[in-house]
Amino acid sequence: VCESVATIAEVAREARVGVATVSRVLNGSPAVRDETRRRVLDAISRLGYAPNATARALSTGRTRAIGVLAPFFTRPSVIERLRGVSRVLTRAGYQVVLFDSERLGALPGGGLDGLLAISLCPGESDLERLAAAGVPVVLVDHPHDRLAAVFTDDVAGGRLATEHLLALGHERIAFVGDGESGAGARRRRGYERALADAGVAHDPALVRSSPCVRDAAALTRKLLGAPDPPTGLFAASDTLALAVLEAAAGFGARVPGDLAVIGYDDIELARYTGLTTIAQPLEESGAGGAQLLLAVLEGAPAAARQLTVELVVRETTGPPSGTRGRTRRNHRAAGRDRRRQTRRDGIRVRS
Amino acid sequence: VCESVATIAEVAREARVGVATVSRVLNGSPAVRDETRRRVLDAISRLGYAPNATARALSTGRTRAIGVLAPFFTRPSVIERLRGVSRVLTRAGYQVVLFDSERLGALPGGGLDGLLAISLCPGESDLERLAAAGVPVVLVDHPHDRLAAVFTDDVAGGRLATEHLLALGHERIAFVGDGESGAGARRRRGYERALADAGVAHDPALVRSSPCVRDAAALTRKLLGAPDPPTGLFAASDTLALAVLEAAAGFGARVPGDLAVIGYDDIELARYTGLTTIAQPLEESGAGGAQLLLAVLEGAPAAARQLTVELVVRETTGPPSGTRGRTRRNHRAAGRDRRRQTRRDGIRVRS
DNA sequence: CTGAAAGCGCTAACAG
DNA sequence: CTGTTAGCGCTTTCAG
Repeated sequence: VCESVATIAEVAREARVGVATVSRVLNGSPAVRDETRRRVLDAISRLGYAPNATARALSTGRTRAIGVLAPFFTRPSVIERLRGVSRVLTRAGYQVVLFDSERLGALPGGGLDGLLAISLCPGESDLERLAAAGVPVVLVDHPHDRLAAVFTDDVAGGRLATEHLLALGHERIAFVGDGESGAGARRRRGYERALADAGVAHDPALVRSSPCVRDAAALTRKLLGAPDPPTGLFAASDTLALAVLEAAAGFGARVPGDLAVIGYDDIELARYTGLTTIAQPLEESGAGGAQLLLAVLEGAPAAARQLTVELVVRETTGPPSGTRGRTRRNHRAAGRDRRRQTRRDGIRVRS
Repeated sequence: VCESVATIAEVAREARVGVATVSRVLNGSPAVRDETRRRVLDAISRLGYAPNATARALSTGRTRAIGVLAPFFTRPSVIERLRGVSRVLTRAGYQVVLFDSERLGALPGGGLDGLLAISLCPGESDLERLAAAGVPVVLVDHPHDRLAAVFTDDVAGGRLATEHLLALGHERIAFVGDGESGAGARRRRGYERALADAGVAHDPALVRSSPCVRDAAALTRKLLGAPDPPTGLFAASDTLALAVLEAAAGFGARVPGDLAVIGYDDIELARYTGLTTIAQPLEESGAGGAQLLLAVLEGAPAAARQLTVELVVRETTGPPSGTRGRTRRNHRAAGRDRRRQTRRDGIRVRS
């Protein structure tokens, strides 16, 4: 037990060897005689020595720290992705340094071996900033033509959500987006395509966008108060969907009778609130991104990896109350029984 | 736009000054002639230079990085605390380095200016590990006699929760703890004292503990299936309370009629699910902890700061269904109207 | 196998 | 005001 933190030189003196030998022992070099290694190890424990990470980083040029950029404060889905990231990175001996992607400006020069950007849709200036760090970058939750990425097919997901509503017999289907983040825009495209394929007229008045979750409530009221209100609604994220649900309740609309609501992401909250949604493997996406980054750090080529989405039917979707037996299939009932099943088209339905 | 990252020496050469002058400009020293400063700044932007954080850290002995230890994966309340931490630290120019407090062992020697431990109840060995880092430590969510801390009075909170149930007319009140984390144990003590003060018999069979949230469901079923089941239940955390709610629903018990449930923490989920709970300022606790740590880093004495808790009545508590007007006050009704009011005893009731 | 010495990029005296 | 220089603690040739 000593006061000031010991240095490698002190260990060397204590063990009566050179600092290089101590360094070799520290780094597991086989080129050290057993007896010498023992002497060094003894000295280390006697002095309570621990190598200084900063000095090592300066010397090797590698910090063993990964910067994780994320909009923590707005999206719960990000937290779940972060779990995967943290697990993989920590296990590999890397530190996780958090950055709020809102303030992307203040990325430190040096000090980071790589960057993991979660749910970031980088504009041209963002790309420059990322590049300025001079380290490998991997995107999680967003495809990119120049950057390595782990992502899902948001267009397919948007289509899946919309088709679920269509299958239940809905035709007036609204879309509430999140102010055109990359993912939200792609989900909207899937929505539009599903409508087109089903031959359902696309009413622009049913497509709304709310950058901030608060506005979603107002949008919902406006939607429900219109002359020809929607009977189904697809929200570009679970957070948005939950806001819609609250607004609908406040408006006196029953869910799913008056308004069927489907979200996107399958965050934990969705499970508790019984929200029907499009699930994507959140934690896995984070873990996958971390693994990809680690691989790139080892010299692997920057690849891209796509994960799959699936429909999760819970309690907020059902046929429109005006309908009688018009639905092709009662998804609601499927959602009610607690078993998990796979439909022949590969879409999982679970409660 | 240059390929390799420039160094201070290159900037110095480019600006035709010494490295010390560049360093002075970098650190905002006033002792630099304006014209010289301009030359340096020009060279810097011409070379796209950014100082190397690692080298600076090694030289100054301060890394401007704070380690944040937290059980991220088990408690949602931690995320909200983290928001406050991140806001304060980032604004002060510090990096946030995440550590899962489960694996407390792998704290790096050096590389961190300070440690912030969230919801950690450090045992003797943990204290040694924390001390081994050789930097100031601040605890968030846990009082400590040797360490600086930001915390609330969990005993008072537990008492508050129990008194709410007592006031509603409950006498068979169960407690579900979280396997005796520090906070949970203190909340239980508050529960016991409230019962004692009210002259209500304390039945040990009503006190259960579930380290893992999953078990809470089984505990709840056992509690409800007993010969003389509780009519009220106080869970040591919202997460636990939510699990209880699910189990109660599965059991066919109506809430709050058959079982009134109150949680603790007031996480976001609680708002969505209408859970009555004891609220504590989560984000503020994180921010407060960060500020305290920053102050200690500046040489301030290690102080302690206590935040207050308050009762938030929502929809999961009410009088036992057997009762008719026996309650001293109808908290349920108070919770129903959306205004926020302060009772004369300082307990806020809001919906 | 082992030790001496040269950096890694920056800051901070210390002289001018 | 400005330049020179000596470290910060560790890794890594390069000689023994």
